Amino acid sequence: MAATIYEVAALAGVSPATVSRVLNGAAVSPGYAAKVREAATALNFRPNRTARTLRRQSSEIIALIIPDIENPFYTALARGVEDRALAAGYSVVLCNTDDQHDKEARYLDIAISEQMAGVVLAPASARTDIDALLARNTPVVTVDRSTHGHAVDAVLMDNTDGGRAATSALYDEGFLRVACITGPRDVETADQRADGWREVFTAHSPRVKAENYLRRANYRVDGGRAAMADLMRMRRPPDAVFVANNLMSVGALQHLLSIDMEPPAIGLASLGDLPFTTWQKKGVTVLPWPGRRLGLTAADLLLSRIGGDHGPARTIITRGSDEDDPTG
Amino acid sequence: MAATIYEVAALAGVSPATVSRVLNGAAVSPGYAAKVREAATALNFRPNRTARTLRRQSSEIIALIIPDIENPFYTALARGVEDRALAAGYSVVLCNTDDQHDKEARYLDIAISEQMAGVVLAPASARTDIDALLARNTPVVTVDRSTHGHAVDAVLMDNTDGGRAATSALYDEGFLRVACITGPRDVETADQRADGWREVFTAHSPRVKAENYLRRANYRVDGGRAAMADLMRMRRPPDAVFVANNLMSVGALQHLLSIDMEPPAIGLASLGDLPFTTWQKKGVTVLPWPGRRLGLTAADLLLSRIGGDHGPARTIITRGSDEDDPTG
DNA sequence: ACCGTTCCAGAAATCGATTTCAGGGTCAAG
DNA sequence: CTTGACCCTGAAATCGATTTCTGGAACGGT
Repeated sequence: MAATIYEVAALAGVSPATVSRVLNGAAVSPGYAAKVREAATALNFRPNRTARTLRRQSSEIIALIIPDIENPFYTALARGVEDRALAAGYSVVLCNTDDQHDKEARYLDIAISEQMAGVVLAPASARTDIDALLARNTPVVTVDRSTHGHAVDAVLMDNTDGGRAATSALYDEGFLRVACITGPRDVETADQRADGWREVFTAHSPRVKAENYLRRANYRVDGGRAAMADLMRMRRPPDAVFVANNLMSVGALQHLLSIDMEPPAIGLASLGDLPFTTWQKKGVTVLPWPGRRLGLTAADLLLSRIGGDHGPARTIITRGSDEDDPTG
Repeated sequence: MAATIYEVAALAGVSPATVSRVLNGAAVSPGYAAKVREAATALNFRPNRTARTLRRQSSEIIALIIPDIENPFYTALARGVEDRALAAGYSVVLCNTDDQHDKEARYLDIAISEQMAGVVLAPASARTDIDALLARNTPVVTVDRSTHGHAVDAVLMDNTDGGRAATSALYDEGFLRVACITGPRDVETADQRADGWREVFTAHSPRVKAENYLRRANYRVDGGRAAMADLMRMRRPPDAVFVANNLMSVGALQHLLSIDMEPPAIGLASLGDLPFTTWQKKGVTVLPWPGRRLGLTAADLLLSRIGGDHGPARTIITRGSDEDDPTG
């Protein structure tokens, strides 16, 4: 059914080796080359990538492993990776882990045993184990989050500073007690963003125990909604809240609208754009959180590793927004 | 670096064939089996999938090819496919085509030459060519959209009826002139949804040329925004609009808010939920458009084909919402 | 005219797992 | 005791492309 290189060779009257050489640009006399190309076209020949990968010990596919495909931050990141990778001749396949270690392990295993050219990984948690990947010299770049104790390239945002800046912005607007909704325990970005918040909170309310005004949720809409509701039930509720990611901000805002307390009645600062928003009014502070840019940078780094860059592991802290393209 | 089956065999003191049998559940005496398992663990052996795929002529990966990874409808669909596929022991990789035929062709080519177990495809357009896939007997299920002239399984929504229902709902609310914003030319869902609208529109305004109140945009937020703006600039603007997908509805709503004409000042009916919405007021009619359900159904169908079901091609028109799970 | 390169093509090895095939052993029935 | 059936096991073929190795032809220099 599928034409093989042997059939092409037979039709062109040459050996399979010659066919391979023609298709890979090695030196072959023009007469044979033409014959081979003609035969390949006639048979609609497409080289079997499995065989090629087995022999070459490396495919031309990059795996992108992300925790939540339904979060527009990660899909923007995916687009960034994709744009760079396709331009460099690689294809990208996306794998969704749902923040579950077993699904993540499964996809990491696939990346290894399919001998993929490289992996861009947003780890489910710091416990993610990439030793197997490193042991086989597969280039890896972690993005958005890092893994614990691995000497591996990382492209990150300054989370602590993000938390600080967002919280400060609210105090600057005149709010007096800024709560925080952050992500799950043992997700490093969640802790760091909360750290930034805690620092500013404590400076403004030294007598109040910060943890009372800290909520942890699952980085998704429902989590933000529930956490916001929980905060508003406090005996002394906050008058503003720093929400540590885009989706939870949506949830928080949904809850505030439902109890008729829309910003700026209560202050709200979000790390990352509200996706697909129809919220036009003032009162929500948005700090850009450039997923696409992270993806572009990570892909550039990964491609340079695939290209043979064996320098020591680098950590890049990205700043700026999606609008400015990093030089690549 | 990577342990092979030969090394495991050597360590266990058996032949590679026996190692393979142990790992694949064929009959092997318990003593050897234990030795092999021990050796495999000691060497941290992971079978090379490339080699396995080459020999078996089929991998255990399902490709899901979608036109816009940033559209929550498709990510919900992806989750549906994923849930079913993972449960059945297959892994899913996601490929994003951006509605571009060249990117789509590239991924289709990969699906073939990586010998993937099956493909769930939301075609960029009816011109998408899947002959190569069919020629190699790779199971294919198209979803959301179909391809022209291929006898292939399809899981679709009733687009025409959706357009009809959404438009009727607006007239029932008392609006008098319902415009339509649909997707690009030569995308079948766009045409069908517009057909449904046209039917109802013409019944209500037999003297008006329907095409005057029809706009085509790119199925994304900016497209919806621009199309809405265009409609409002008409000498005689509509008093309501049927918007044919979720993202364009967001854009349309954004424009209406910006000119201070928020629903229900103007009627708006959307095919599909407004994603991540913070819009709480009435005045927007939403017809459920269950992406996840489509994905579940498509995966079920694909898995049955992979399992050897060679019956004639089926077309399934999905109804209902994401809440009810299809029996699978 | 002879020798040493250079160039190009084919034969064969290779990647690593699976699977067919063939043979050796065991066991039961005759 | 022999024969047949059955079960394991290992040797070897296989999947399809790439790449090394080998050798023949052509060509240039002396």
